[in-house]
Amino acid sequence: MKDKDRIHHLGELQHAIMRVLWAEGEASVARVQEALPPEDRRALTTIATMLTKMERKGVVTHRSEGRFFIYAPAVKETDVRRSMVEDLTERLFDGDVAALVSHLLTEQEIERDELARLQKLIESRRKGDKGHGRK
Amino acid sequence: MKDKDRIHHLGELQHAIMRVLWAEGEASVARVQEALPPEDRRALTTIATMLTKMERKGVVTHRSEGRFFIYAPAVKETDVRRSMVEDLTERLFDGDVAALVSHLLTEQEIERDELARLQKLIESRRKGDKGHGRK
DNA sequence: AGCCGATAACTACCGTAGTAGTTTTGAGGC
DNA sequence: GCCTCAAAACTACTACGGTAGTTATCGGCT
Repeated sequence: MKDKDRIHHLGELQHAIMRVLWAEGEASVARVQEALPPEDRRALTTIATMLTKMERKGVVTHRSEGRFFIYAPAVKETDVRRSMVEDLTERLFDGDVAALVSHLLTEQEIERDELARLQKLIESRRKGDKGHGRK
Repeated sequence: MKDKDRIHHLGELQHAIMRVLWAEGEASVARVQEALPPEDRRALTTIATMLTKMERKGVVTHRSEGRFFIYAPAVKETDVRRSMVEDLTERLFDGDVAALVSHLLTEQEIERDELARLQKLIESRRKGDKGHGRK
């Protein structure tokens, strides 16, 4: 359970790469490089090295197509999200999810209409809590 | 602005140490060690080394009292929180705070009564948005 | 004054993210 | 069949968090 957690510990570049892979489904090294946002642009070899390391860690896989590799994500975006958010919640708010939400509401900027949307979300969450009722 | 961000990039142990410092106001190395939660307990020298590195990075300061050092936080907890939450929001949700809240609401567990509390919070946020209206 | 023990300083690792150059290799074109 | 060139593999380094032993130091006690 601890190992699984660690797998989702992605650095900045690794995460940027994953985002490409999640968006594209699969991609060659070159494709990854050109799909990266400009600020994350790196040398081809850097991307390749990173992908190798990421494969060793188990977050991506690859298959050979002719002379080059096609990489694909081996972990789901939602899993990474959940794991990272959980981690932060634990470290910053002692695992108190509501405290984090509260922080977001008071310390961060949210659009007026977004608030309305969230309110509706909470509403539906309060009644009929089914669907996500695992555990 | 990029440097400032990096300062708030605390590792697990560093963060645990900061939490002690924030709670106590200031503390000697030994005091930090004994105030750490059991799961973060480390050798005295480890804490000392960490504090040295943290001082070099600017997140803590120290003064000498007799033969030992008293460390104090040099950054505010709220700043670290905001910075880390912002970072996560950026990386996971493209900076969309509402998307993160939405994620928390749907993917994470929140107590029934917490929901009510949050709803009230949003309510007051929607009207009278002053107070936090910087930028 | 000198010793003792606590404390700071120094040193030395490991692991991982990030960065990229250099070398090898293999498939396609000539 | 060989050459070329791109892609993979290999190598090398920096930085930093984490971990802690070893050494130097300094203040208090006898």
